[in-house]
Amino acid sequence: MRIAELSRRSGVSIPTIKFYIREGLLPGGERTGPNQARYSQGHLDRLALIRALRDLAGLSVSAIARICAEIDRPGAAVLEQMAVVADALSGGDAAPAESPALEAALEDVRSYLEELGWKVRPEAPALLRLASALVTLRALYYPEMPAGAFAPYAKAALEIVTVELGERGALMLHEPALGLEGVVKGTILWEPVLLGLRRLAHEHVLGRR
Amino acid sequence: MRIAELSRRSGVSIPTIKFYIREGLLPGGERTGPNQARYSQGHLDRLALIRALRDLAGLSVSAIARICAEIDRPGAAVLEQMAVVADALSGGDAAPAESPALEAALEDVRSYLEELGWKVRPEAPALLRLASALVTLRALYYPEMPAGAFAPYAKAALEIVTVELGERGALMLHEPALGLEGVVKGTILWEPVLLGLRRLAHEHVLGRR
DNA sequence: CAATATCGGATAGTGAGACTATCCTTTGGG
DNA sequence: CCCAAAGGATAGTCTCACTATCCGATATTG
Repeated sequence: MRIAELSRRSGVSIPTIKFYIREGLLPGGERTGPNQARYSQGHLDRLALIRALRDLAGLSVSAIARICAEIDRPGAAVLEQMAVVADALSGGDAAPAESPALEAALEDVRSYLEELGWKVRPEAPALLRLASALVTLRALYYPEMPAGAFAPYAKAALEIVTVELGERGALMLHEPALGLEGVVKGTILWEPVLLGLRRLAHEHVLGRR
Repeated sequence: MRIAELSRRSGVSIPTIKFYIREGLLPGGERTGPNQARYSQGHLDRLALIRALRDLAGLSVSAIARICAEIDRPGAAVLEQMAVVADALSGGDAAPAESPALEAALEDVRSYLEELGWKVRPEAPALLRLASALVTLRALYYPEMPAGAFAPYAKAALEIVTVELGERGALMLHEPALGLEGVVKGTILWEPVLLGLRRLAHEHVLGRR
């Protein structure tokens, strides 16, 4: 198909499609001439993924570009790719923002995870996010709040992940053939579901009083 | 204290403080003259809350303004206030975006929750978010995906909320005296904790293979 | 086969959002 | 008394995510 049809079928305007190609979110079409190109089902799928990452997960265009570049990279270690994706998800370009309080919180989070027996990369950006969450919580509640306050959430997270990762290491509902793309979907697309259900559960439980 | 000290102690620049006052996130200082005002600990606390809502939860200034207005409203039914807050959290100004697929998903989500026995407002914005998540999931996986696929997340959410809401209906770590502000903190500030731990759990479990 | 619509690519412009800088008049404390 | 600092108003800046316009080249159609 040509760009007009791609636009019509995906619901994304032509200028925006061109913009996504320029920014590297979408590969260019297969060239059929010096200034003609043909687009395929793959482009439609990619556009759906892009819209999902933007509208549902709220990712920035540059974060999506990083993820797509990794998806398009042919043979690479999946764990390594997952790390790149995870970093992009957490706003990978966020400054380390050196501060004593953050350093202390980071150390507390790390040792709490070690206590749990979780093995994660020491430089995982999610650690930094958790640490800065702890800093904020300490500022708003009380300064000595221990990382152990995370316990109920850690328990729930582990339960969810145990269900998500089935027998063969596939993310929930993900066909292994999809590879990294499946991991991205599995990681990101279910986040709004989890958060939305938590909010509704709040409403439900509070309403019952 | 005067504005310079408020700025120094909160780490927020003076122009930004003025901006927050203009936008209604922060009440003005107590007037001591035609062009002099005094600020208190309450202003410091509010600034900390604003930074938390912005930096941790990623809320827009206008959403924070809506929440702060509700916090400052004196005597109002807490459940009603919670609804306002919940709406602001979910980008309350998001268009309903009429579409057959969304309508169908919304209906599926509603009946699934009824099946679960959860009682929530039919117009809760979290419902709309869940429905649009379902639309996206159906587009990316398979079109017949049932709302029942939410089950593991619903179970986990209910477990978490049961722990969060203690004996007396207080959100975790929240002193009842704090009222709505406590609800806001309890709802929002723990979201990054839950998401971060889920990502780390993914990394941990996948890494063990 | 010529006219007209579309194409791909490059460049520049737009609008929202969140600050940030300047200006001006009015205090307030040493 | 005097000058740094305060408060308020207005306008400017920067980033982000698009969007609009141009251009020469191609494809389609009457």
